Amino acid sequence: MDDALSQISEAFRLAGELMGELQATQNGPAYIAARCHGIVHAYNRAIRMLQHYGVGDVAAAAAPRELDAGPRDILRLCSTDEAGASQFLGETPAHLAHRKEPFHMPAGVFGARVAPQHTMCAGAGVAGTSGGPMRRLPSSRSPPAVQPRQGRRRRESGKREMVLVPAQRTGNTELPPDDGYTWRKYGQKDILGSRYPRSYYRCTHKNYYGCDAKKKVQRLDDDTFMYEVTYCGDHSCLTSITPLLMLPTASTTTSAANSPTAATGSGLPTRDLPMELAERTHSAALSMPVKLDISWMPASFQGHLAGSGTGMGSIANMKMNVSTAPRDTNFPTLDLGDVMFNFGSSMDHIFSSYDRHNK
DNA sequence: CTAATTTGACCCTT
DNA sequence: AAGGGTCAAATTAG
Repeated sequence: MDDALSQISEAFRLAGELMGELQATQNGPAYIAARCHGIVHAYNRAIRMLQHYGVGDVAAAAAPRELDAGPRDILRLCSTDEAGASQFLGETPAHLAHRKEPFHMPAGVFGARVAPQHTMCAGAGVAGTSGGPMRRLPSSRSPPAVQPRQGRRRRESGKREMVLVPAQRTGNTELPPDDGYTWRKYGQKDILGSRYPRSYYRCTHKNYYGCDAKKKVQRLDDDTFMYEVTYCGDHSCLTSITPLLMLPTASTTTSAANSPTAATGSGLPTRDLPMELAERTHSAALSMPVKLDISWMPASFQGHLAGSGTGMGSIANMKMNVSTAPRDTNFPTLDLGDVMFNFGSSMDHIFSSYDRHNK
């Protein structure tokens, strides 16, 4: 349960970040949209986890697997205009020349638990999902095992995808933004001709779910605020948001009629759908009805919610607008925008209270 | 205790 | 042989 709440808290944190960026910068709509996706992804993960705990059906029944899009897919859909994407990234011709593969919208705009340690060595303490060790003294290492290791393979035949990711625009700008997944660093290497070392990450849940997703993070020499992130393999773990971005049933009706895959259930990713449909898909994904039990929240904040104009009671019925489904008048709804942008700081307080309450 | 990072060594590909 | 990718012991944080 804590992990789900943590995800919700993370979503609010990201929303807060976006708020700051909206005020401080003039980011393009593509960037803002991508950030919004990141926020939604966090919510979706929470939903997924809540489903796992059997807390209501939430959007379970409303989440068929026909339309399946990972974060990169989403961003690809957002960036059919390469020039626009480049502009959003502040990408220079040099960057474009640097690219080895077709450009995709940066998956990294989601902000990562990834903490490229080569950037952290001096600043320490902000790394990943755990504190991370301090640099070890050379003398502390015992002689390496001389046992030969066999069967090690490389050059996986899985798909590889390279994206350019801007460093975070707020907070520690030394870090590439979250991409929605949790990664565990398993290596770092100095690369010939590169000023910065390359970091290697694999999915945190590799051991639990056999998830083989990996990524390499390389800071660019000519633009230290850009990272080249190469993804290898797909997420198959629970934390993957891939299954979280599906059409709610109520919203699928229209899409299903148009989708060549919905009838067959072959699970064609949204990236293979027409842009218009894909947009509807993501719009629907953004419109998940969410019911949150806030009975544990401080009474004062419950009152705050109740007084927010949404008429919330002890149960926060946060129902994000579902355009294609009739609004349920039996319980009040809360617009996702309200949730994300009006309650950001307040939610921090709530969840910190919750944490204290449960310790 | 568990999980994460660091980092030198090992192994594979070119 | 060189360079890149991975392993795993050591270490640290929560």
